[in-house]
Parts: sequence; C-alpha cells; structure tokens
Amino acid sequence: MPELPEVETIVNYLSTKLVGKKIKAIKVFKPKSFIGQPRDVIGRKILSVERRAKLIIIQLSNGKYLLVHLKMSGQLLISPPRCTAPQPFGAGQAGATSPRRCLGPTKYTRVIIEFDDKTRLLFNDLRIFGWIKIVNSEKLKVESLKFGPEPLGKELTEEYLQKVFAKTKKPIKLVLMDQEKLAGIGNIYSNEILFAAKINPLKPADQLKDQEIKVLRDSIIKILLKAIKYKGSSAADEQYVQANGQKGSFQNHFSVYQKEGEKCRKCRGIIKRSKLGGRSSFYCEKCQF
DNA sequence: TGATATGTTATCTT
DNA sequence: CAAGATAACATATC
Repeated sequence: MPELPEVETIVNYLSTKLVGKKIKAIKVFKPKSFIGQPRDVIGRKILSVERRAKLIIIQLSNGKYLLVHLKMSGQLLISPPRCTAPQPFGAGQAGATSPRRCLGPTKYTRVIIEFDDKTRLLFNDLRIFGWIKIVNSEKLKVESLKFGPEPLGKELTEEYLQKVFAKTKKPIKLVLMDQEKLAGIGNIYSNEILFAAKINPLKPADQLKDQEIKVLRDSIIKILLKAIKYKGSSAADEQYVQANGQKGSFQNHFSVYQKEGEKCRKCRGIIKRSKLGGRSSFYCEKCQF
C-alpha cells in the first residue's frame, strides 16, 4: 500500500517527466475514479508535481490542481506513445521477474490522461478506492490543513510528539498512523518504525517516556528515509510499483512486516502478529516493550 | 466458498 | 460532545 515513501518515489519520478507537458485529453473508464470536469483542465500545462501526506498534488497552469490518492491499490504509470496492447496485469509488477518493456493500459486502468506529446499517465486501481480529483487552491488548502506535520519536515519535534502522545491512551501504532497527527505513515512503516524504536505497538501513547519518544522520532526519520532510498516497498500482494513500472525494494529490508513466525533479527525472539484497529500488527514481543 | 486484506471516511457506541 | 470502535467501500486470493 502506498505510504509516504512510495508516494514520494512516484512524485519524484513524475515531476521529472510531466512538468511542462500540456493535457490533451482525459479518458475516464470508472466515474468513481475521477471527480470533476475534465474540460476544466484540458489544454493546461503541468507546473509541478508534489506530495503532501499520501496525496499527490499536480499543479496546473490555470490555478487548478489534480489531486491523486492511490489508497491501497492505485498506480500511476507513464505510458509511452503507441503502447496500446493490453498487458497482463502481473507483468512488471509484484511477482514478475522484469519490468514491462511497454506499459500499456490494463483491465484495471480507470483513467488515462493524455498529453500533447502523446505520452500518457495511466491511473490503475484494482480496488477502485483511489481517486483523481480536480480542486482549486482554496480546496487544496483545506485538504492540506487536515494533515498533521510531515514526518521529514522540521515541524516534527520531540516536543510536538510529547504533546500529541500525552493526550491519548490509544495504542502508539494507531497514533503513528493517524494522518491528523502525523502525515503519511501507514501500516507497513508504523510496524517497522516501532520495531526500530523497540516499542510495543499496543503501548498506550501517553505511557511513552521522553527517552522513548526521542528514539521513536529518530526511528521515524531513519526508516522513512531508508524506504525512500530503496524506492518504497512492493510487498507480497501489493500493487505498488514506481511510475516506470518497476518494483521498489524496501520489502527486502523488512524486520517485522509480514514476518509472522520468523526469528527476530535482533534477539532470536519470534515475530508475533495481532490485530489492531482491524489491521495486522507485526512485532517482536521479546524486544519491543 | 467464505474469510482476509487494505486506507480512509462515515457512522455507530460509549 | 468527544473519543474510540467499527462498518463500508471493491476485489483478488487463499
């Protein structure tokens, strides 16, 4: 599932490829996947591609923006001109041995944005939870304000975390994943961050000691930066690929995520799995307190 | 085949 | 009323 590192990877790639291009046409195959009137953005140039939390923000030359949320199974892919043959879904994705040479639309392509130079941006989304939305700057501001600070920005201080944690008895893992408290962290990285910080996911947030919060803050930054370095995680059963169709590789560096029953790499304990807020939680009960 | 997985939001419950 | 818990969304996989 795309979280901050995956969205960051996609955004970095798209901004090198899309800035300056003009939108020629938009094809919507699933109405649920595209909110707004395509005619409001056709003929407009792309000025920038940025990220806020797990949102992709495409700035256009008429003061409007295309917001993209990938939710669990969304993909944004750059498709070269004249690549029209439908490709088998698995090609170039989790389980495939090599990336597709030609990234064409699939049965899960919900929206295609075509540019003046004939390249296309494909929005694939198996589960149809994701969306592309046209908004103006007012709406963008409102949406952005709902998120907590960026974990890699300078607003993420120990003091901020102390203040937020002191206010709730919720399990620390749920607080890490709460987008209003901290932007962009989801199930994969909350598990990995808490392992790195040696903190039990179930621990009530208000019980964290200052020293633990200090280590936790360092772990948040360390894990996210490492995941970005490896271009995100294309874990088992995940749809995430980069915008060029290639998988990320941080899944090869997981310590606990999807590792139930395996040995802890620090202490030889066994990795446990439990349900928290309806989501799988992975941790070593021997070295996470 | 029915349970499971999954992020966010809407809707319940306490 | 607010915080916390849970259902809903869509679909593939086991």
